Amino acid sequence: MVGQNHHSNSLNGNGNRVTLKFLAKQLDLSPTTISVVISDSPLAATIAEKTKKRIWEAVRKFNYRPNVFARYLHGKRTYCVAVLVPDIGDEFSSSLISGIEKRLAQQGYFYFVVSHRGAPELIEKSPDTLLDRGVEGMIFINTPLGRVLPVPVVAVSDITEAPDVSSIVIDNARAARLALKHLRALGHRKIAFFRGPDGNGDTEDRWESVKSAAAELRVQIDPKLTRGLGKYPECNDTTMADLGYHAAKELLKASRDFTALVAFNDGSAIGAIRAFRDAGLKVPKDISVIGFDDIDQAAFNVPRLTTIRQPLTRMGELAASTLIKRIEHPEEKSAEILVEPMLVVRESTCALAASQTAARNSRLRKTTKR
Amino acid sequence: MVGQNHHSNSLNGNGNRVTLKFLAKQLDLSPTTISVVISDSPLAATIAEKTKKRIWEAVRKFNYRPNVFARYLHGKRTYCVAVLVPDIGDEFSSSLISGIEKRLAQQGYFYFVVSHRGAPELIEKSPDTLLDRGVEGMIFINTPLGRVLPVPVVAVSDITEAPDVSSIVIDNARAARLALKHLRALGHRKIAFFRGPDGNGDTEDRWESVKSAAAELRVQIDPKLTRGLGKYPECNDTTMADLGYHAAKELLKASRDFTALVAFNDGSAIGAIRAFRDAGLKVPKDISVIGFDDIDQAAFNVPRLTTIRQPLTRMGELAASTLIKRIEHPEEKSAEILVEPMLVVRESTCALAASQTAARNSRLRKTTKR
DNA sequence: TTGAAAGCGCTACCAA
DNA sequence: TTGGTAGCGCTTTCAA
Repeated sequence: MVGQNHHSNSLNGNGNRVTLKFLAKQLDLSPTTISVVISDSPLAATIAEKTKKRIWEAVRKFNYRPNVFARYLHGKRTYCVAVLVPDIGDEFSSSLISGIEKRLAQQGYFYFVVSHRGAPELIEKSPDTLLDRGVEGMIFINTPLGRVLPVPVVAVSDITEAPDVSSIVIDNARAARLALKHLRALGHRKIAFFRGPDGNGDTEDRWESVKSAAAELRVQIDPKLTRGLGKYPECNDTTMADLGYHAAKELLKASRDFTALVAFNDGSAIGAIRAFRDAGLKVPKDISVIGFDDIDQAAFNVPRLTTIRQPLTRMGELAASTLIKRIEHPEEKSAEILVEPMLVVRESTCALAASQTAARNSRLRKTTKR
Repeated sequence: MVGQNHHSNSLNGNGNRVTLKFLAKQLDLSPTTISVVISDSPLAATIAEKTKKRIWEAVRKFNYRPNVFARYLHGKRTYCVAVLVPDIGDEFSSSLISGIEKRLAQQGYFYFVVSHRGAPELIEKSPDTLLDRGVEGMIFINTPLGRVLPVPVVAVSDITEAPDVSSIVIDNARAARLALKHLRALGHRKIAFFRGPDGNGDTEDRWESVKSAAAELRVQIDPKLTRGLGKYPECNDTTMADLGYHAAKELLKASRDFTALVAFNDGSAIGAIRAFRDAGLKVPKDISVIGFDDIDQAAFNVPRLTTIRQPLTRMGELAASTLIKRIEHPEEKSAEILVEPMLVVRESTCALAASQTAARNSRLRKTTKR
């Protein structure tokens, strides 16, 4: 029958489960004494060294492992948290989770991950199931949280600002300014934009930031030159590169009167570059492209991607340590943690030199005819 | 105090935990009756419809949620498994996990993931900790399993063939033949090779397969033209692209007398392409490059990557469903499951035309002088 | 058709 | 310095 041997305890030679009671009998001590020693409770100090040694020896000998569930029953800590994410597979999430996992492991925590692919029903129900399973806290990555949870919550790139949620967010205002200033300094004025997918936690903030930065630097945002990247949850069925690829194609169909693109992230930037090349356009010569995130592949792309770096792994670590801090010190207040972006100049952007303009225009004309 | 409110049950209006006992009192029934109904045990059939209805209503009204840990204590199923992987962040693992998670979620399973970054001690200890936490099975991705576990195990791209482990592996013999045949058909004879990192579960098998395929198709494997990609766990500190990048640079330093590269996977192929371009070489004109896997970014790379596809997401799904099958039907035997690879021709390989050879040679000479 | 009682393995309290 | 006892919340006989 299924479920028969799901008890974790080892068996001793006689096929008996090795429990506290069993150990107690072997050692001729009471279960209490052993429990105290093994769980290293304050009382352990009062137990004779010799007894302790005997106990530990028996533990090793019989390979005793305390039953975790029996412990949980007493409301003890589970050292278990959960990570909710739209899709575990994309570059953004996986870098983040990589950082989360690293810190969590260091501190001896386990974690469940549920990737909901944007399904509202999963997003709604998962927290309860996770709570049932004893998680002591949750990290929401790009996932809307509809209600107050009885455990600490840290949000990364989140949508809704539920009260009492610590959130880790990139300073989008600064990020946008960095991107636009760079392009502006290179002489670009006709700039196209990708707006993120509706429902993505960074989309609104980033877009507003881009708009302010544009206003500040006096670059026009032409609706003809801006494209959205779909919306959740549908956009989850594909990759960011694919979204960027198609958005770029549409862009080209509508207009070729731009010299640079500010993508929503590196994935969409890479897709866009692919589309531009397919249209016979050179990046950066004809069109400069800048992304956000600095995912691993950005540095190996052809051309190497200029981007606004978000330290994703570090953000993951930060999310995890913030969560742990809140779990272990519930009295401390939560706060928003701003992460500083950084401009990484590589090869996908270049100056719009006057000399290049003629060649570029001819190429544009040529390709337009196709 | 920490750990006070980690019980999952909801509270009722008076701050009491909603337990079976509580419900029983409300309904003036015994806990037994309620338990039987709620856990839908065979006995439930003998309970009056009306009683059942009353019970379910109360469950809803008080938002009763059975305490999972109390249940586990009785050796009931946990519907929880574990996934062990070197690094959750790379393209290979994350696609795989994406598939695993999808199938698992469909079947109502939760999972822990532990990414051990190749640390032998973690690999050694994790299974026990996971067992303690009640996992009913484990999936090992590219992770050596040193011993027999008391729960079903499925290995993907595994190293050691422990007995009674179901493994999902790509048909490397076929994959290698596909790759070499393709190159051979394009006229390539001087071919360079990347051998995978030592310790990677596919390295040996793939390499042996490459050697046989080479022998079969009469292409020489020149030691000067083959490069390893480091070894575990060190190679885990970086990306496959980076590994490929450096291997390609070394390769060029040693010899330029090759017209094609069979990389170990797409990541290393992409890195190699980057290195070739940096050396002024064109892909595929000067050097054709073929990868393995067909990761998401392969299709957006410049040039689009020709590769031997492993259906990673499907392999993940397969791993999960195999594991579940073995959990739920322990009597069935485990077996190795071979997955068929497929050649995907894109832009990174091309024919070694006689006409190109002259131009190519001159380019090679030029770049060699640098 | 329902209920009482005995645990699952552990911890906590109080007594010795 | 140690042990007895009473649960944690649930399931599972067995009895009513």
